[in-house]
This record gives sequence, structure tokens and C-alpha cells, in this order.
Amino acid sequence: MNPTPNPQRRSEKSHRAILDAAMELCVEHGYGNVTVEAIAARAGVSKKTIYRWWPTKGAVVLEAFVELAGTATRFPDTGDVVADLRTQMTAVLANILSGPRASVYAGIIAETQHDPALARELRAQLLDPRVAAARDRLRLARDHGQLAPDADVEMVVDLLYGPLYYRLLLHLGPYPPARLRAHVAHVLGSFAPAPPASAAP
Amino acid sequence: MNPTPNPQRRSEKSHRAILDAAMELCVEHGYGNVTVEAIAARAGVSKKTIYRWWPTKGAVVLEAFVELAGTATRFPDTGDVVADLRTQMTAVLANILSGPRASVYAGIIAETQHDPALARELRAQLLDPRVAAARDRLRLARDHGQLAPDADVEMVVDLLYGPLYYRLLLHLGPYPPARLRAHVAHVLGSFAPAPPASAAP
DNA sequence: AGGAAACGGCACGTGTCGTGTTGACAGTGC
DNA sequence: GCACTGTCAACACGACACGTGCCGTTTCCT
Repeated sequence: MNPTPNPQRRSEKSHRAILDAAMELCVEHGYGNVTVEAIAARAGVSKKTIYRWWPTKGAVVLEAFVELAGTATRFPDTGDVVADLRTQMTAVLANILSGPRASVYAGIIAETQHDPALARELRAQLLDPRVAAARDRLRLARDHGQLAPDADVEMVVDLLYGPLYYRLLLHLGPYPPARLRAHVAHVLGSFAPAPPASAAP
Repeated sequence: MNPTPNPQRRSEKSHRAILDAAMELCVEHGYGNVTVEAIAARAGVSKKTIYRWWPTKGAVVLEAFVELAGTATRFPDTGDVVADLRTQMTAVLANILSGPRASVYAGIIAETQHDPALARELRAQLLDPRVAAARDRLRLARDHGQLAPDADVEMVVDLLYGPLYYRLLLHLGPYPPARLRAHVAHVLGSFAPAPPASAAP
């Protein structure tokens, strides 16, 4: 079933051509209208070669996406949480959650709804590392007194990123940068440490 | 192309059987593993009959879902926004965003990523009315002084519902009821009117 | 009562999938 | 320098679901 081909003998040229062709075709025609045959044709590659290294079309496009997204979504640390989160989320919005690649990303997420293996890959390669990094950055801010000591970082991440995905996947319109600024400011402000001595339930 | 069949002559028996069969099969085998042929077979109906009244499988399942969801997602008005929102969102979570029907709903949303017509139907029949109702309820609360006068109700809705869809569609685990309570309380608390005379940017 | 129209049953052409087979080619080891 | 091993492109194939067309039958409005 799975002869596990030898990665050392893999043609890096074909590998690159396949990833490039997959991303190009998805941007041009939309994720759902791209077939494995079309990717193979554009890459000048046999369909068999694609199936040798990836289980499905979704896995191919996911790898192309991970590669693309991996570069521009790190969390800076200038000492100001609000500014740093705003910087990172602006980059995420610009590169992934809006523009021509947003619908491709949405297509991958759609595919994970009926492909558990792809869902695991999406989490393992894209989501989990970034969520962990976001939590780390928020914990750091909490330790430095920029967030309330009892702030639930998991809830913070949900509140920061949830609405972005919600609007993307439910076609509720884009998230303009100005709105993103207000969004980040409000969420983090709602977890600010109490200035003197008072608490609101 | 579209002879627009006469709704008055429609067989209500077949109509019901199709919707029931569609929902049953989706819950049993998962949205993605259900075919129009299977729905027709289970309903004791010709495939042609389904295609006469719906353009795609997604439209059939969406109608079944709208019918099911329409009953238990109204916004009560007891005077207490926090309690009312918690009540409504608990119902949404119990009936739609968790349990056996959650993955069916996720499957429909997935399909909208490459079916613009279905996306419009989803918004028109499910999302827009409920979002509008939520905004109305929040504006009422704002008028009654339970929310800050400058509270952005659109942002409130995004913060309330965004994380729920985010966790569903990205397979980040369910939203336990206790967490939902804390979530609603925090979000609405973050828009509470300032008690004496102070403002936090 | 009559006729139009929706109905169930069936068969068909299409497109995509994922696999199988073949012969050409490139890297490694003796 | 030569055989070996495994990847490569090319093509063919069966399986499956889609969406449509045609049939004779049944249902319901006028």
C-alpha cells in the first residue's frame, strides 16, 4: 500500500513545479475548480508523481500554503502587546485572510470538513504552532503586567482570531484594517489590569 | 432551462420525505458522504424530483437545516442582556454548533466556499436574520443603559459568535457550556457602561 | 371530467478520481 | 565503467457520482 518512496531520490524540480502550479491554479480558478490533473499538466508532471508524494489535492495545496504563510506571521516583541498583536494580525490579514489567497485558504478549510487527515495536517502545520506562539506572547505580556493576572489567554486568542475566520468563512465581508485596529485594542483592553482597586463582574 | 415548476402542485409528501432523508443520512454518514442518489433512494423518490426543486445537494440540506434551526434560536427579552444572550447562544450551541448536527452544518458552510449561490442562501435564510435579531437585542440593551452608549453592536456580535464558528470550523474542540457562560459574560462586560466617570482607551 | 403537470423508474453521457502498466532516465555501489 | 534500484512521464482503465432525457403513471387544479 505505502512503499514509502525514498525522499533522497525525490526530484526537487518536480516538487517545486507542483507546489507552484497548485498555488497558481488555485488563485486563478479557485480552489474548488482545480483538479489534480490540471496541477500535473501545469507542472509538466505525471498525475502518478503527485499521488506518490501526497494523498490528496488538499495536501498539495496545504503544503504550498504552509510554505507561503510560514514566512510572514511571526509575533514581534517590542514590549507593547497591543502594537505587536496588531502588527502580527495585520500581516495575517494581508497575506492569508484577505486578498486572492483568502478564498484558497477557505477552500482548504472547507476540505478539512470531510477529510480528517487533512484537518490534522492543517492543525499540526499551520494552526497549532501559531496559536501556541500567540499564547506565549500573551503570557509574556501578562507576566509583564500588561494584562490582568487572571487573564485567560485561551479566551484572548479565541476573541482575537475567531471573528476574522468567522467573517471569512461565512462571507460576511472583509475586515478593513481600521476595524482590525479597533478590534485588537478592544479585546486586549478588556483584559487590561485593573488600575486602582475595583472589579466588575 | 428553468420551467419554474408550479409550487401548488408540489407533492408535500415527497417534499417532507426528501428533507427528512437528507438530514438523517447526513447525521448518519456525514455530509460529504451523502449523495443525491442516496437521498432519493431513502426518500423513495426519483432523483429527477430532487433536481426539479433544488439546484444541488447543498440546497436540500440547507433547507432541512433552516427548518430545524428556525424553531429554537430566538432572542428572549427578560430585561437582562447577559442572561438573554446566554440563553440564546446556549440554544444555538446545543442545537447547531455542537452535537451530531454540528458537522452537518460545517459541511454546508464548507460547500458555500465553492458555491456562491448556496452562500447567498445561507446568508439570506440563516445568518442575516439572526445577526439582525442579535443586533436589535443589543441595541435595545444599549438604549436601556446596559451597554455603553458608544458600544459597536457589530463588533459585539462578531466577538460573541466569531469564536464559536472559529472553533467549530477549525476543529479546535467543542465549546463547553461553562466556557460559553464566561465568554458571554466577558464580552458583554467589556462593553458595560462606565460606572462613575472614567474612560479607558 | 378532463387535461396539464409532477411523479417514479430507468438509462445515458460526462468528468474526476485514484490505480495499474510501460519504458525511459538518473543516481548509487561494486 | 557498468549494472542496479527507484523515480520519472505517458497513457489506459474501472469506479463512482453527477445532472439530464425519456417513458408511462398518478395526482391535483380548473
